[in-house]
Amino acid sequence: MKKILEDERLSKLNHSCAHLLAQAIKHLYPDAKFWVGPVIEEGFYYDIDLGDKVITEEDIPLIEKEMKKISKDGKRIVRKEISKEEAEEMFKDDPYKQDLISRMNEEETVISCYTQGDFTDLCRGPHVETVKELKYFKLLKFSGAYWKGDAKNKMLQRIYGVCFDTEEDLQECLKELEEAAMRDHRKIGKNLNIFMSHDLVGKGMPLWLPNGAVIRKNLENYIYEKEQKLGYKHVYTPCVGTVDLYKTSGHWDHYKENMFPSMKVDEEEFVLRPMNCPHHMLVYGNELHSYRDLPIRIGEFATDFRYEASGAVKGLERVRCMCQNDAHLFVRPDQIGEEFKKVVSLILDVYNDFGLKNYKFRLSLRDPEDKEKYFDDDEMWNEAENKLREVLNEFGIDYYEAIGEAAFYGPKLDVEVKPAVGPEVTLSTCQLDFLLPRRFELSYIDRDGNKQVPVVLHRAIFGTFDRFTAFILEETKGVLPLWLSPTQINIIPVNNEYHLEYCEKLFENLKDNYRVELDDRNEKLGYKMRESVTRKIPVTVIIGQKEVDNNLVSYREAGSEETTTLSYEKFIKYLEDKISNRK
RNA sequence: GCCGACAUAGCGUAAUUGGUAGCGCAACUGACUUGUAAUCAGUAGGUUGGGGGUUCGAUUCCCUCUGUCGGCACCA
Repeated sequence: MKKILEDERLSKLNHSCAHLLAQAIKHLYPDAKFWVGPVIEEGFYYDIDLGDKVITEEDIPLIEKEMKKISKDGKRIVRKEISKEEAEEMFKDDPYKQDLISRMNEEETVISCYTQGDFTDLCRGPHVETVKELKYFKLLKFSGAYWKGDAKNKMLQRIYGVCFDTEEDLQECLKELEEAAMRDHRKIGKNLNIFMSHDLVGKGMPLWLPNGAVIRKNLENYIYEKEQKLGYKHVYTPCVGTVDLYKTSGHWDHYKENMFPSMKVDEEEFVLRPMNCPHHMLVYGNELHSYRDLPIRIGEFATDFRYEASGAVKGLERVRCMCQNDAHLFVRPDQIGEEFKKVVSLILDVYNDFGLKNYKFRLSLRDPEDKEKYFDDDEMWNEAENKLREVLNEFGIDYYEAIGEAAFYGPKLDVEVKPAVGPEVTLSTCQLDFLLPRRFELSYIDRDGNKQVPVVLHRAIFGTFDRFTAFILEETKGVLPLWLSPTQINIIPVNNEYHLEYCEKLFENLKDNYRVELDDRNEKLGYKMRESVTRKIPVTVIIGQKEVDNNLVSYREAGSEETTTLSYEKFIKYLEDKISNRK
């Protein structure tokens, strides 16, 4: 995919195309008012106030047609620099432009507008020379979007599009979008029977089918082993907690709207837990700790419930019932750096095992202006944020900083990935927390016999098993590595009469150590092969006369059309190599 | 939650201005005994997402609920 934002020419082209869209809209709907039309990674969009007119599917081709017409006229795009007064006068009937102009500072910014034929828009540019250059574009989608991105504001209509210099580039882009939709985990999950959902269970409540359960169990075993080796102690804690528990942690104040409503049982109020920190705080507080005992690492594969907005739920990626690969690390202040480093190492190690490359580290910081979300203690925040920066720099990790993305109790390092469809999501996270240990009055006894408050690192490597599974399905297009695949080996006899017996023996030998199937149906080899391929089974074994006579195993790997023939011993070695290398 | 679209058999889909639902795959039965992506024939399978309304008559029009999809907002 061509990176539009990073390409100067494509950025100009797409931004100019946004103006072309606006001009066409103005021709078709003269009352239209325009907010902003920026370039984005996937192309461009424009936010438009069309009054009572609602854009529908049928309008899009009409708008495109008008855009083509304007483009053919080939008007020049002319830049003019104007004073703030001129701008105010020019757009005096446009409340949206007035809003933009009112926030402009003449000393700092040159105010400019661009005119193409009968259309003038306030814009800092730059643009292409003439509208003639805007030939190969497509409007992709449309939807509502809140003015200024604030849900309290009016909803405008947003139209997305993309523009290129050649028809080939445009077609390639459209093809890539199509392919992305094909590897959507919701599609793969349905085709391969990974998970299902049902109205009677509820929105955002996926049911993991046997195939999905195999994947999840293997992920659990994998990360459990890693964590055990790193000194984590795993626990099981309840999926409910009292409202008082969450009042103590502070989550009730911040997130009660996003929890399932509380339920009264006898005289107590319970909620389905949305996260596990409070439970783990109490586990830590269950005994007295010496400074020598720290770090103490408490892990859990914990099922949580969050009342996610109805418009937010998506397949396994954003759900109302999820299982976190959670852990809380209780450390002394002098251990923060080292422990944080270990978490980052684990993340890198795991991503390497899965062959993941498309991810970004985000350092999520507080917004100092947001006094409502973040507790007010500048010193604590600065110390925490600098600590994370320090380690990241020392590690030489490439990251970007994001203001206002921190948790209410502290800054965090997030790993962001881009799903096949939709905006980026967080997979792994590691959060530094000075607050919750205080709220739960946790302590350890230091060298001098004094009580000290530990610092907590919240971390999840997979994030949730749900989201990680979604991502791994999309990254692999459903062709999972042998160790993760629900069915690992599918055995097909060429002829049931002559080769089935040999296949049955092979099946018996493999079945205790591998997830293996034997396809003994009376169907043609081609038919069974096709099914094996579409089911994305990693290893399909074909047994015919040649194999029976010479005591051999022939197999074909998913994604390959080549057949390899080996002795049974070498075949086992091949399987073991693949599994131990997680290929 | 907001804006918009959609919901037909297990899956993928069709049905002209409203006239009681077709097809392919899968399933089942039988024949075929197969060397790397679909053998042939037959059988069965639908309160057209739920509820309500308009109409002589609704998959089709209207209302409502639920779910799904594309975005926005949210995301401990």
